[in-house]
Amino acid sequence: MSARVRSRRGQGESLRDDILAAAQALLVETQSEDAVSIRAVADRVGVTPPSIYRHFEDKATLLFAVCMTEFDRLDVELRAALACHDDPVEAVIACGRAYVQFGLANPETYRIMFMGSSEWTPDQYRDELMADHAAFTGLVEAVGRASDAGRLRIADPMMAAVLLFQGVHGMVSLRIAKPNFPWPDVETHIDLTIATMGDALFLDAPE
Amino acid sequence: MSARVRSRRGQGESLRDDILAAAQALLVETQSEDAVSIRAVADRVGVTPPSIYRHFEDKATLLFAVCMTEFDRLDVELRAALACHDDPVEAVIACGRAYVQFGLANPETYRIMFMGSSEWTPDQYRDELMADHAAFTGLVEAVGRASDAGRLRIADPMMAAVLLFQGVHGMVSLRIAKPNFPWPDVETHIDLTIATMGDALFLDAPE
DNA sequence: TGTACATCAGTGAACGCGCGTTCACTGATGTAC
DNA sequence: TGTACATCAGTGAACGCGCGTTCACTGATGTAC
Repeated sequence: MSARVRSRRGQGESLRDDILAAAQALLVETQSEDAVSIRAVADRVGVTPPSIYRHFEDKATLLFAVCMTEFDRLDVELRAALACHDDPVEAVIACGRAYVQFGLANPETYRIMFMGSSEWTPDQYRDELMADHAAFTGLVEAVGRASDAGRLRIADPMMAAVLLFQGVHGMVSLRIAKPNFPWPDVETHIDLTIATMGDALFLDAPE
Repeated sequence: MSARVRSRRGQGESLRDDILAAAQALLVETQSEDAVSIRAVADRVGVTPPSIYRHFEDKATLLFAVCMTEFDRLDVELRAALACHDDPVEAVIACGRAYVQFGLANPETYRIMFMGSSEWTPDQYRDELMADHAAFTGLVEAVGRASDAGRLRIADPMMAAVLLFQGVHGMVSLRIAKPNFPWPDVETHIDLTIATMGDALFLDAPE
């Protein structure tokens, strides 16, 4: 790739953003975690491999930084879905749809974030953090509102959130892992998955 | 490792079984796909690496052969669970429990079988085949019996089987991928997951 | 019963690969005097 | 206004790694005559 113009003194941090963007673009284009090597990223940015280490401790840290920005995007989309509905149950349902759509639209990112081994995860991105992440707490809050409205079939909103989470995750991760399985049409599949979870966990609105 | 005694003429196939057993043992002990290298397997069997290629085309084929024997074990356990119950709904529920237990007891195998990239899958183990595999067809049949008994809430038994499958998969794969997440107690988690799926898909038995 | 030979199971050594990472460095740029 | 110097962004070359895989081979064993 063409060489990048060297940053001015004090502007070194701008390379960090370029590295993140290049790594993400590479991931999106190749849909392969393996294709995102230190060398490939450096090449794409127009810089030599050792430069990466000025900004990221190691490869895993870089990869998770990329995923974290994707995670933030997911959070934005889930909150947007929640915000579209006054009814708390409808809000949660919309949130589930948005989650599935995000996952299917970003399969390799989804794979890294939710299907990889926790062994590879750098310390600053430990699993526990996921529970505190905005995307998940947003869901817990929304389910909590449904609970407050007396619309939840089970007592514990946190447990209900876990069941919802694993329900949509089951669909997304299986479709990603087994793309050649004779799945139903994707829209039908989403509708049925969401409807099943909804029926199982929520009560209809009292009139 | 100690050297293996060379097979007699005509007995060469016995090495194949030893290789499979060694690879599987390595997978179980290390719980790491990466630890199952051609060299490590050969070393464990007491043979040199090129010998492996007499019996397996390449590494992926070996790994999938291992998984296939595990798959057969899963099938046996699921059928055993089905066979314990006359009531078709109870049979399916028991099948779900057995599935979850198998997955959680064999996390790395489960990861390879259901959470890996389909890119790595050798041709003879393509995803489509999974739909025809005994373990899945057994589930479809059991759901079909529930349907015949008028106990299914949705019309299509195949679709119901898919929903059940992804339901239990969601729980298993998330617990494997995120072991440090604050999950509920595993028994409670199984009970709630299965009960939720059951309530959503099945009708109670008419008295 | 003996011997030459084909076959078969497995070996030893090496290839090439791309990777993550480290090290000592260079040269432009801003700053202090 | 000029100059010496410290700093900073990034370089070039190489390390060591373990891997999957290939190749030409060896030597024991069964078989045909």
